[in-house]
Amino acid sequence: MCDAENSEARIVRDLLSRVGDKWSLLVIRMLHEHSMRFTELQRSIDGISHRMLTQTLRNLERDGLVSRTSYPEIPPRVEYAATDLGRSLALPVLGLVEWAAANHASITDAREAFDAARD
Amino acid sequence: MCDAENSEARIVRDLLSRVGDKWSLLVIRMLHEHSMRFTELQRSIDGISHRMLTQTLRNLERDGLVSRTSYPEIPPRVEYAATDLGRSLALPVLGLVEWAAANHASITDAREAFDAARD
DNA sequence: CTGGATCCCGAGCGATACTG
DNA sequence: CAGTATCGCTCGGGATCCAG
Repeated sequence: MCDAENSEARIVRDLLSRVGDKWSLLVIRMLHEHSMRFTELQRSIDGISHRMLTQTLRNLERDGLVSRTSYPEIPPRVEYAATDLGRSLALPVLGLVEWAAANHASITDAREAFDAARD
Repeated sequence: MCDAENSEARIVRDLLSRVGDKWSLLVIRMLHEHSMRFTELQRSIDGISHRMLTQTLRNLERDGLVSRTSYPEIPPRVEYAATDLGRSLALPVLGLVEWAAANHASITDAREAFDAARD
């Protein structure tokens, strides 16, 4: 208990290193709705490259947040879905998204005011 | 409204680019408790460098999440505190921290299982 | 004590080309 | 369609030195 602050800090750091990258939360967010195929995801997430989608999905799968189901057909078909763990993560994430939506303007204003004050 | 998904994606991206860096959430987390001085913060946040603390505080101040009060003394004394906006951000952040604390083990286990399966 | 400037390395990520 | 491999660039961020 002497280092409760410290362990919380580690938890935040760990969390960020897992899902704090550029795309993970967006994928979680998309798969929270319903399962999707690879190309479907790529079209849904604006700006993500082929390479990064693959990599992001691998990491999420590795962490048990996303499940991968491939069907041995020609052409190949692979479905990605959020696991229970992934869906449970989506809840607090949505909290952050709501905060961002609500306070987005405040931040922009503050930033402009701050920059304007730099004369 | 035709691109509601898209705008949400932008919001997530914006949020991440603001507070998704290595240290911002930790500083928010510390200042949520009570205001602190520069050196005090540096000691409290394990591993943060002088340079990054300065930079992180500047960005948070710029976005209106943290307030800076300097006292013209010798030696200089500067107090940093979370603004109302900063404190309101801390709430959903704490939700994420709780999730991380609760599911940290699940992720670690999933990761080990995944790696073990790669034979 | 607080804060800025400079140098530099490595991670992250995009582009591209190639496989089954 | 889904996934892998290589290259190269940008930039986050640590170390260090200087200043008020």
